[in-house]
Amino acid sequence: MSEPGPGAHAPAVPAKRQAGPFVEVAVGATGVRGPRTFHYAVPARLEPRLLPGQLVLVEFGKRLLHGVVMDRTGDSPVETPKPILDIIWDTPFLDRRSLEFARWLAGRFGASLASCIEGLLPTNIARHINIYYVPRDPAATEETTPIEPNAGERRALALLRARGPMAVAEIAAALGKTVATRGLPRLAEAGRLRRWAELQFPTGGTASASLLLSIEETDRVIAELARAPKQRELLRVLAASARPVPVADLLREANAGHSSLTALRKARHVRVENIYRLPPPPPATPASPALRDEAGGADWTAVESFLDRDGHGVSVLLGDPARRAPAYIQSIEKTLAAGLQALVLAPTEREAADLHERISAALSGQVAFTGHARTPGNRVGLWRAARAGEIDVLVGPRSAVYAPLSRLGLVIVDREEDRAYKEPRGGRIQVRDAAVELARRHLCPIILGTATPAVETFYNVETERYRLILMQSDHLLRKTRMKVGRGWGTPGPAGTVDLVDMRTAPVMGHGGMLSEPFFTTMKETLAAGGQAVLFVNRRGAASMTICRECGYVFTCPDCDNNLVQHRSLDSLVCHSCNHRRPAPRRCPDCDAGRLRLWGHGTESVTDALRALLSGQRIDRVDSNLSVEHVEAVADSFRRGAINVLVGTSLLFRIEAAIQARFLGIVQADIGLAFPDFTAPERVFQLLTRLRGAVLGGDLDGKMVIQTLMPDHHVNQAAQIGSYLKFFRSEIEIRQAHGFPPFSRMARFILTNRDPDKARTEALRLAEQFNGVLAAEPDNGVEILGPAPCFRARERGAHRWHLLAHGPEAAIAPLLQVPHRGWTVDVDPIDLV
DNA sequence: AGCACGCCGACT
DNA sequence: GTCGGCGTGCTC
Repeated sequence: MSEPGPGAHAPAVPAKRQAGPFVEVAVGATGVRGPRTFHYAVPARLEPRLLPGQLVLVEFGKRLLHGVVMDRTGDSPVETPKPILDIIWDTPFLDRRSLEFARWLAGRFGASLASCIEGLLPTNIARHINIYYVPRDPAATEETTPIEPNAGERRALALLRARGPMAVAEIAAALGKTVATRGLPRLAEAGRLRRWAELQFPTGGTASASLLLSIEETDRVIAELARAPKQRELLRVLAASARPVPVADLLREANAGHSSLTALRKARHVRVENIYRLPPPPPATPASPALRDEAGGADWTAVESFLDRDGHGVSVLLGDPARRAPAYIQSIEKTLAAGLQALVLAPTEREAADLHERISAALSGQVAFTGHARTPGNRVGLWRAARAGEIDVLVGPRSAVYAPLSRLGLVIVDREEDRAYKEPRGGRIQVRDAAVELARRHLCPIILGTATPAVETFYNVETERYRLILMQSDHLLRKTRMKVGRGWGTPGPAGTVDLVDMRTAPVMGHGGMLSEPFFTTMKETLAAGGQAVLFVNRRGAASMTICRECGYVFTCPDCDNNLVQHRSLDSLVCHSCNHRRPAPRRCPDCDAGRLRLWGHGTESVTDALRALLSGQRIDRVDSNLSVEHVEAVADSFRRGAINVLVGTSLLFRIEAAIQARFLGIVQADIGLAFPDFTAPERVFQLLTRLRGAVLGGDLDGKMVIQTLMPDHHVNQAAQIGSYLKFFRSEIEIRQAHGFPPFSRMARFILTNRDPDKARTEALRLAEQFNGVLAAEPDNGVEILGPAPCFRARERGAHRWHLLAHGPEAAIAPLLQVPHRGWTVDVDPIDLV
């Protein structure tokens, strides 16, 4: 598409600068945020070949960089754009839809356009681009700018004349970096050298052989190879297969050696190349685990009616995980039957692997899992397969949203509320929201599966932007009256959740970590032969080590954290940067030998239980233990060899093994005391998910929550198991403060080793924002801060932040403002 | 990454 | 008045 320039409509005005053709290019310039592009002129020799999505070589400042062509235009915002130097790869890497998706990501999250495009490519492209130089034929050279080469440049010319084309890296190795980075571009500019860029894809996958001969030719060659039986056999095997044959299989089948194959390659009868092969689909179980029972049938009716609507739509599928999966599978089946592709996202790779296993067992068709392609070569292979349309269903964690699927007919985001969908670094994309946008651009439906919707997701249900599908088969859900528009007046399953007010309850155990009601209920369950799972949100033994004499507190030298005592490591550990020091015996300040351990973690809770409960088999899981150890503990608990299990959120890694009759929350809600508006949601999700995983639909199971804030709406809602109660209270608070989903929030974080610089730079940005906002008063933006972050120091760097929230249109321009040192985080998932 | 530009202190 | 060190912003 070439749009007419403004000149086309106004021929009376003589165009001073050359009108088009120009291209808009995404260049990987550091410090450029947002969807900003740069314009380049298209030289006549490249004009017929140049297409959007191509990889091109451009000069940017004094640097040579690769860029991706976003669009062709007849207009340019600058007088004389530099020319495109070369097309690195003719086949466009990305189609228009992907390019525009990248532009949207960059604008929405204040990420750099180049990094968003990089994400959509199969591998780190920059690493595989080489720039080559070769001397130009002096006769054919029109000297644009005659130069007198200096000594280094003369050596470069001599070297290239002697050796032919060389990559910059090779020249730099031979003649030094200065000649390579300064001399070579000068010589190219003067027309003495020709320069081009090549992309060498990482090789990977499986070495596979294919025939270069037609069937008739093959027959002839086989006849000619009378004295080479092994070669004949190789050709026969290859001729029998429609697709390239992995070399290992080929040699085995033909009972031949490498030398025979090499001979065929030399004769140009056979080609060997690395090809990524999708793992063979497992044998499909004929009966899909469909929603067969009565309630399941009702679920499918609701899902199907959503899928049958034309075009794009978002639905929230609310039900427990075990019931969501069959609904996913049936939805995918329907999508495949329509000849379209499905994308399935899960918050973690482990969950994605589980879903992949279930889906590929139930469906025939190519169901791929991104976790199967780990090496760069295999990632390229999977990317190519996706682009070629060879994949029917792609399952993966958040990175799978970037896969180049072109016939997308359905997107599924499982456990949409999970914070793992937010990228922790880089563009900090919220992948759940990106997936919704992707589906919109493909005009296809998207299902957000969850048992506890994110607040912004459920707000979209209430405002009727998203459709809610309540799973009728989920009995717990029905019991807890999860009904939109109805009240929650009746408590859920009676008596199953108790709150214990830790400010007044009688306590026991070292440091008073367990209350009497908690302990009594747990002991009753154990006496009746049940098992118990205890949740503690900190690993280690004590969150603070304090000197009883002088009050000295052990803190991390690089962060502001108190060090946590880990008895099993006999150390104090910083949970931010993992700094460790041997556990102290005496105070380093006053040399007193009386140190007090304050607070508790998995270790101290386990120790206390062992002292209080004789004869019970108690163990713990947390991230201090190896994966194998955790698996072994999970197995013991499943077999009943352990009957009390203490753990952190690592319990979710062994989710399948932690069903029990008692769930005790020793400590979970300390986050509620922090000034972080996302904390209540996090705590509620944690409590609800734990209850689902441990007690499941067991309405007689007991849950006891110890808390210092029994009146907090999170605890009140958790007690009656009502999501709606939680949501209503939470949304009220968000509205009162004008927080998301009532505004778009952006967080700007600055880190600097120098405390004064951190402060002044933060103040400077706030000033700059005020300047930007002053231009447009009453735009509804509120700036909070600047202030030191809650974690004011981390890894030796001082951290300051600034929050801006307001209408999306007013926030967007702010995202491009900050420069060096600032991190931009749109829709932050915490304010730590 | 590498260069221009502007601010500020030090020196002529 | 001028030089230069350094921090900051820009590169189509």
